[in-house]
Amino acid sequence: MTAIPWLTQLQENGYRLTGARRAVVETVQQATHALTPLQVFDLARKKYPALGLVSVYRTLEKLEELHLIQRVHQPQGCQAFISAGSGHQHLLLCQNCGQVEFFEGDDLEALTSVISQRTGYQIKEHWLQLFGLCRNCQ
Amino acid sequence: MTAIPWLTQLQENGYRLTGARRAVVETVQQATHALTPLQVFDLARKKYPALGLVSVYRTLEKLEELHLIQRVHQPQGCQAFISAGSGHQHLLLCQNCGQVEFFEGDDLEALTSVISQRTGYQIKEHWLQLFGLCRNCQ
DNA sequence: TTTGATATTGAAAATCAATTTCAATAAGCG
DNA sequence: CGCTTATTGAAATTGATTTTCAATATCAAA
Repeated sequence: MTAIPWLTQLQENGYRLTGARRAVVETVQQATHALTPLQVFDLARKKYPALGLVSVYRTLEKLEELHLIQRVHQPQGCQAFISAGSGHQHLLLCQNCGQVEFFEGDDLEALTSVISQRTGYQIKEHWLQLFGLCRNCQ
Repeated sequence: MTAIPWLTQLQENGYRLTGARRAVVETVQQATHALTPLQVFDLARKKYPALGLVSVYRTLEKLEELHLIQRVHQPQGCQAFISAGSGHQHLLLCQNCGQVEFFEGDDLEALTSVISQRTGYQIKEHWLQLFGLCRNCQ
C-alpha cells in the first residue's frame, strides 16, 4: 500500500478526478485477485453504471504508468492487473483460486553474478513469480 | 536441443509431415530471438511461399503442446515463442537486441521454503527470467 | 460564484491478433 | 495405386484493444 492515495497521485500528475476513474480505482484497489479489464468493467459498473469499457482501459493505462498497478503474467494469459506492491516485490499466485500475494526478500545476487559471468550478460532486472496453492485451496 | 528431431517428434505423435510444418519448424528451430507468429510467418514464407498464417498458428500450438517451444513473456508482449531448452531452464533476454539465452542451476529451494512458511502457500512452480544486455549490446 | 479552456467521457467505428469454418488437397497406410 | 483422413489456405468470425469524435464535466482563474 502506497502512502499517498491513488486518486491524489492521479491528480498530482495532472489527471482530473471523475466518477469513472473513482470507480475503477476503488475496484482495483480492493481486489485480492488479478482482474482483467473486462472484470474491472463489470465490477466498477456496479458503483458507477454509466461507466464505459474504454475508460477502464484508459484508467488502467494511467495507473500502470504511475506504477500503482502491475500486469500479472500467467499461463492462461497476461491481461490481468493487480495493485502493485511498494518496493521490490514479487508475486505468489494461487493456481486454484487465483489469489495474489506479494513477497520480498529474494536474494538473487549470487545467482545473477554466476549467470552474468557464465553468459557475459550485464544483468539489469529479474522477474520472479511463484505459483502454488494458498492455505484454503490445499 | 532435444535428441529427437522435432519433425520426428511430430510424426511420432501422429501428426503428418507437410511443407508448411517443415518451414515453420525450421524457422523456429534456427531462431536465436523469440519470434511472434507473424514473424515466423514472414520468415517461413521465404522457404515455403504457399504458407498460410493459420498453419503457423496451428504448428506453433502443436510444438508448444510437445514442449518443443515455449512462450516468452516480456514487458512489450507475450506472443513470442522460442525453442525450449531441455530440463528445468530459465530465460535471459537482451533488452536491446532481443537475443535469448538459457540458463539453469537456479536454486530457489531456500527462498521458496521461507516464502512457503511465511505465507502458508504450498509452492508448486516458479518462473524466473532475467533481463539485461548481451555482450555485444553493452 | 461564474466562466472558459480543455481533459475526459461513452458510443461507435476501426484495428489487430487469433480462431473457426470449409471445400480442396496431400500424406501416408494398405 | 487408391483410399481414408489429417492438413491446407482463404475467408469469415470472434474477441480484445485502440482510435475517433462530438458532448460533457472538471477545475483553475476571473
